[in-house]
Amino acid sequence: MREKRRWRKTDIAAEFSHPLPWRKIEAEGLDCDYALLFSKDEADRLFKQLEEEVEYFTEEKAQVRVFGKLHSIPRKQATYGEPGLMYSFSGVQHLARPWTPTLDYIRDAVTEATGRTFNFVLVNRYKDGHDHIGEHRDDEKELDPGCPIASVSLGAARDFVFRHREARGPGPRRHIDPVKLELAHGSLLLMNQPTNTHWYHSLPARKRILSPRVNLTFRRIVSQGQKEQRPSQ
DNA sequence: CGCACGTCAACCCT
DNA sequence: TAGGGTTGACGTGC
Repeated sequence: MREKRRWRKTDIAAEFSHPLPWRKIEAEGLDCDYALLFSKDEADRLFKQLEEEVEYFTEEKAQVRVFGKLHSIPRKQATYGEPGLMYSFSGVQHLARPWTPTLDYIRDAVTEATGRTFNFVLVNRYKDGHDHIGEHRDDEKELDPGCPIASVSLGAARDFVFRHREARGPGPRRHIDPVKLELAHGSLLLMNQPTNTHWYHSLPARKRILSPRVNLTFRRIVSQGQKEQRPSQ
């Protein structure tokens, strides 16, 4: 999706043999691109491999305190990436495990499709429609602000909802319609700037869904040192 | 350094 | 079953 890039022969071959039809998703301050990245057969294979490879955090590490009470988060999480990378979310620092072969493969496919490189992935596994995630923004300060977040979905298709920050909560300042889409098996959703500063997103519960979904959000993390030297990119 | 602000999931109700 | 309001301790930033 990056316009200015140097073309290599392999890129051109890949581009003409597998042209990805992107669907643009736009609203005030929201800019996303959606495409089917993998065929059903390939997505099936990748999902099965990830189910064998990915090692999720244990329950005690994945607890959150809400209104004084501790709750287990309604999903499983894991982090992978370049050795030594740390990432903090929900108030906990996580050390990235080294890339697995399947995560390697998917990361390269995303790079091929977008012209972007990533050094980290957060894996979220929703075992069925009861598992979900509440409204949030991916606005961690260690993220490279110039790099989109690339979200790959495998397994059960799930609804995905964006809501503008000024149109949520009690007494919303403005009325802005939420943006809803279904994330299909094998799909890729690119969240470009400045989407994550103005819009929250969530994966709401869908109780009729009985099968699991695995979501991979590829990111570019800037280390503190790099950030001080140059604005980067 | 003290205070304002944002966050997270479950429960209840419609 | 979906969606919206309601519940506070704690971390972060100004």
